[in-house]
Amino acid sequence: MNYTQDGNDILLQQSDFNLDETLDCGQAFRWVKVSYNIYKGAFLNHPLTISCENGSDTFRLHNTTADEMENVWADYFDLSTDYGELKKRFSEDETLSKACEYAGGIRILKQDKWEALSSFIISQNNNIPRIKGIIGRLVEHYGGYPSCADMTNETADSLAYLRSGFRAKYLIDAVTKISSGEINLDEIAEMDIDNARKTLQTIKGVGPKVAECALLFGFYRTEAFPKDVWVKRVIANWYPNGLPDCVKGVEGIAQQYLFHYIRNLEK
DNA sequence: TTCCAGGCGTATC
DNA sequence: GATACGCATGGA
Repeated sequence: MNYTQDGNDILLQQSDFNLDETLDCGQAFRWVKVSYNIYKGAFLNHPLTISCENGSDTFRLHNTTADEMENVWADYFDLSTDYGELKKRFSEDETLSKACEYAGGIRILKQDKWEALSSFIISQNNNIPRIKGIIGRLVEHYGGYPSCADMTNETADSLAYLRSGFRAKYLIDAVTKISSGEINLDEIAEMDIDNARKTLQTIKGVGPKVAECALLFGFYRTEAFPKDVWVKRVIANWYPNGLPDCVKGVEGIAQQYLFHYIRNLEK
């Protein structure tokens, strides 16, 4: 990791990183593009404005300390993973090679467990602009993304302002099971992947797809492979006989390049 | 207007 | 285990 202090900001030198491709590729829903190459968002209670210096590999993390860079953002932006090396691995496969070439600046964000789980509960049978709308109303209501504990007194009715439809009752079930201790997200983080999947899916509204997304984006289980309608098209088009060996162990990362690629291919 | 969206619960076989 | 259908809402 290569960064310097510049006044109140941190200047980060980072390859394989593009703000649009990472912050607006459907893995996280509350980064707001405030203008060209400038995004505003947060991890837990750490707000951040991040900008890219005219399309270069230099990023400005506004009003950030070296301490926060080391302890929060290095992890969140997954800076210890060599995405250049991953893309080299993926380039063995023709389709993945194209996907990586199309958007080589994708990184997987290591998000908060609860935020990822609740966000992807909201995401089901929904489109990305509307998911952002619902989460935006939640964040505005709470003045930041609410913790599970913050939501213990909510009911499906009290969440009506979200206009999240049938998903509100699923959020309530997740809050209930987690706040009662029936489900412990920290314990899930320690489980083998199949037990983690099974445990998450005891929450109403959490099926195979939402569980995979929570595990990939909230627990950084890179072997998790979410199959939404877009990735199902990817599989039908290019991988009817299964995924190539070069993605083994990092299926989820490959999936994100493919997801972004096919969505933009069909526009 | 109709179709669809980072799916899942439920009923039925 | 597989398949069919309803579900809230609003973007395109």
